[in-house]
Amino acid sequence: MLKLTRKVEYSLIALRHMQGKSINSISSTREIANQYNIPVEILAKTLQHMAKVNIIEAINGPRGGYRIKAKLKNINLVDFFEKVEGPLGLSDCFYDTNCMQIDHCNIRTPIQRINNNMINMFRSMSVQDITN
Amino acid sequence: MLKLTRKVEYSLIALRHMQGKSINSISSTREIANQYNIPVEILAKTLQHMAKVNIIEAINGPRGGYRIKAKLKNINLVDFFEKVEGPLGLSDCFYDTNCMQIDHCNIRTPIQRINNNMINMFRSMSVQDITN
DNA sequence: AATATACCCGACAAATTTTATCGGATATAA
DNA sequence: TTATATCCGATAAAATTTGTCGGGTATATT
Repeated sequence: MLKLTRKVEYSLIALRHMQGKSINSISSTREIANQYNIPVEILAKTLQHMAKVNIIEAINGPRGGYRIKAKLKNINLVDFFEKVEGPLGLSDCFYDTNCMQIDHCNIRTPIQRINNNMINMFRSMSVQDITN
Repeated sequence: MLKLTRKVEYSLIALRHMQGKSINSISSTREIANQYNIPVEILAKTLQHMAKVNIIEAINGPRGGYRIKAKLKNINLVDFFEKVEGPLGLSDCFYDTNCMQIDHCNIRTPIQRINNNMINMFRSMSVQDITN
């Protein structure tokens, strides 16, 4: 419960890895996967996805790979989580409507309060706070 | 990602239901399940568990059921989540040791910082903040 | 131009976690 | 005695997460 997914973790590991290198330096999937013991294929997917949402940039061909494209300082953790994993919330009912309890639920409002606290907390941190 | 489990939600729904009734009044599993559209057997398990960890108290026999036993004001959300669901953390590696990355991981410390923020946030709220 | 390397991507499969079901037990009010 | 309620382990189904496979495209290098 309340855990990050590996996809998010792998993304952060990769970003931190890239940020540790000189600007414009390129990191390949294989390089990162080997160094951090991550299954290559999974990491590949993860990086492709990050490229698609413009957090990183892909360079094709031999000696290709990825490098950071976005300003990590300007991406807060809510934006990041949602770009990588989709909508965020303690319960589905905050972004999805087909909950059996929806009409009788007696905790929706209080949980939403907590949810807001959590969201605010994550919004107050940037990706850079992690990758630095 | 970052969602509560139904077990926790059902527990909170039940507690709020009980708290809305006069003190010492008893609620049966069936009553709660019907009112909130929760599968009876699941809710049964959930309530049994809450009874085992002394949050509520079971009364056997016909006209039996449960009533609140603990001071909900004194149970913060971290304690509650851990009593109901087990150990809490953004990553398993904060309470479990067999992570493939453990030796190479470059984000463990920063994630732990966020984890602490989250824990502190939940610790600052009591169950009563939800059930009231 | 050929080749080798690296990204791209959909479909699928395995593993894990969460959610739900079943069967039979014990306790007790009426 | 009976009916109603909790108790509880075992198991099954569903959903989600994690990982695999196969064939594609782009490009630096030779």
